[in-house]
Amino acid sequence: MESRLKVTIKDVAREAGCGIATASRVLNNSGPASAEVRERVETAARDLGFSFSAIGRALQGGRSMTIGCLVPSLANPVFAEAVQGVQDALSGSGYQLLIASSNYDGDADNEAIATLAAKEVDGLIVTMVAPERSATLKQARRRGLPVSLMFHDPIDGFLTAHVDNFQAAREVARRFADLGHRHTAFLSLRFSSSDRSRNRYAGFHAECRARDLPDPALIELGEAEANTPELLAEILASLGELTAIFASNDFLAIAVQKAARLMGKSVPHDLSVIGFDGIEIGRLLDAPLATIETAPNAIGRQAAQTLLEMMQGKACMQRPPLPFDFRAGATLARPRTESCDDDQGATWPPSVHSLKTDLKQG
Amino acid sequence: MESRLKVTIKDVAREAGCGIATASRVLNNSGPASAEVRERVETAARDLGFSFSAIGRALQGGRSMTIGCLVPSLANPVFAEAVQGVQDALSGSGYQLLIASSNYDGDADNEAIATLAAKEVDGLIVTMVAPERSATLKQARRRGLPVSLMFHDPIDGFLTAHVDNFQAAREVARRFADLGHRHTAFLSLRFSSSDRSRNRYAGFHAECRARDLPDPALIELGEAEANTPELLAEILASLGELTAIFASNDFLAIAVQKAARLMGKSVPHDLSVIGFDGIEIGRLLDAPLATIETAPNAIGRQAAQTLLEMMQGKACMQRPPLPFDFRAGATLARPRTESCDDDQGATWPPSVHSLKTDLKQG
DNA sequence: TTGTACGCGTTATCAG
DNA sequence: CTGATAACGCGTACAA
Repeated sequence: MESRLKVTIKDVAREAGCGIATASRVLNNSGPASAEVRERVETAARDLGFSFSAIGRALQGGRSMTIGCLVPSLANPVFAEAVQGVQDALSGSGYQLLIASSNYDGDADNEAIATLAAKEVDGLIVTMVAPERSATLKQARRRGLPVSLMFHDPIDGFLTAHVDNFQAAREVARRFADLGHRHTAFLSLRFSSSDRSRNRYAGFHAECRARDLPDPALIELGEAEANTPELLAEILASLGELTAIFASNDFLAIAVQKAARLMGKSVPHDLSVIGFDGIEIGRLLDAPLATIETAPNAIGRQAAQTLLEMMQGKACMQRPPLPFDFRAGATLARPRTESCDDDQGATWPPSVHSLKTDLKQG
Repeated sequence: MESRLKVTIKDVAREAGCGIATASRVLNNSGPASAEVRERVETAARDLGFSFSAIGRALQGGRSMTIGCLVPSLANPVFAEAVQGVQDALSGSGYQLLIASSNYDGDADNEAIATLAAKEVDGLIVTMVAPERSATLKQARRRGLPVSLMFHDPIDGFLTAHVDNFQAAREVARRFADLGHRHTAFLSLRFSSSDRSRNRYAGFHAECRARDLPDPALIELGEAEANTPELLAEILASLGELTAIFASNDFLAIAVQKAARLMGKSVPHDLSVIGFDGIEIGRLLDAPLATIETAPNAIGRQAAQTLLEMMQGKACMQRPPLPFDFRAGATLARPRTESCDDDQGATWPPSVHSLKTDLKQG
């Protein structure tokens, strides 16, 4: 029952019969101490179950050894994996992770950053609704707080770990176009509040233009439509001659399949679908999902590594975007109207799982 | 360019021409102050961009306003959602979340708890490999640190937010048995290191026994087999006359479907599958997955609420397990050998999505 | 080699 | 109503 709620270095010093400075030196191996007193201090510390107070240390040392991390939501496995990647990169560094989530709300974003800053985190790893417009974020940086972004494209001199959404989306358009699709749509949740979605649409649109194809339809879904296949089916039905859909994430892509089934439409023969993110589950579906495969964990790791370097005072440069893969799948085929002799889902050779895309910029 | 790295209450006081105590009282609304000085302090604080240091406060107040949370991995959406649930419950409480993950390693678990304790968190929310054997965890509690468990069944007087794995597994056995399945198996990852898996097997086994059915086969998969449908197919093939599989989580259940397809077996006609967790994606599959639906978010919320109450000094009691639902799906049917006239996947009426189970204890 | 004393930012106490 | 001061736990000059 030796349950003193807090045992401090003072207690250790008293128990060991020495000054607190000596105890500190011994326990930190940070200075001279006779073998004898060293022994006494160590046993005292062990007996009392002493451990340093990170708070005392932070106050005195000016560093909290804590990193703040803000993401929209951990319920989205992409962000959850990224945070796990951050953890992986931080493990062994001595830094702890303080997390916050905003539920995709821009005001909550700013509040969260302010809160994290008040906790005196030593650095910030952030995915938020609108970093380019967040005065709070810029102020934090101006105050000397290192900031590392995740998922965002480079902005305002912030360093970011990301995939090139624009190029990835062009790749999607290319895949559709090569198979003969002309009438396409881009499907997204929260289009207006996500720079990722906007950049994906921009790339998709640009590549369609470059090929003299009709502009893709832009469909922004609410949560309700996204989670209710019946509603989604209605929306799709109202769109007429569509043969291919680029879904801004894999969950949406799977929802599209479900909706198509409800409509009696066949994927991929009546409707081709390509997703985004490359979540593991897409591989395991009856009709493995064609998608752009990204590595959220790697994004988190890179963001954390960048931050660690910034905190060491190194001059850091923006790294090139992380690679994405186009993952072939059974949800992609030629449109039915273009060719009738070759529509048994032919474009998916099960042996080839993904093709690395070359990232020629521009 | 007013970029003093730290602006403290001292700076505010000097700027406002008053003592720091007065500044503190004004900024905290914690005592008397003349309207005039109040004004001066507030503008000074605003001008300087002052915000309180959580560290200084923690040191003086003895509370860090931080809660430590340990989970095996955020890459598992079940835990990620639970942590999000914790966040949800904590939002507005003033507490911040310090997270750690152990990657399912028991030693890392203990280390993480020690680290969180050193950060002087005000409470702990924990899912770990073996809480019942963790001296570190018990020591933390003995030191007066409130602890709230997630997912674990009640042990050692720890309060926990959980579903009754044993009863849920019995429900699965009942569903199989009612359809006429006799030869079943339980499929799990990390069986030996997860009390959840063990309890699920125990319940499954117990109910089979109670019905004079053969004991279910117990299959523990490595990561490799779980992620490689070909390997999983081999394992299933070697098991012979199996007609039904209870997978310890939905990902495994989906992997089983994939493997069955590879073997040319039909789900559910040759093999019925029931999963566990009830991840959203299961609903959207071609063959919606029959599963035990749990609510990880609710588990996180309950754990956090319990912890908040403990920290308020309230006497808390173990709450009853959170409810689980059996979610019907297209992966469950009578075994082929038992009845030949009724095997068009009949047991899944799409209108009825889930049936609430009654939680008679025992 | 050792111990005393100060400062980190905050709040609470207490005397003015 | 106000402000000086002690205390929280720690590291570290500096003095012994």
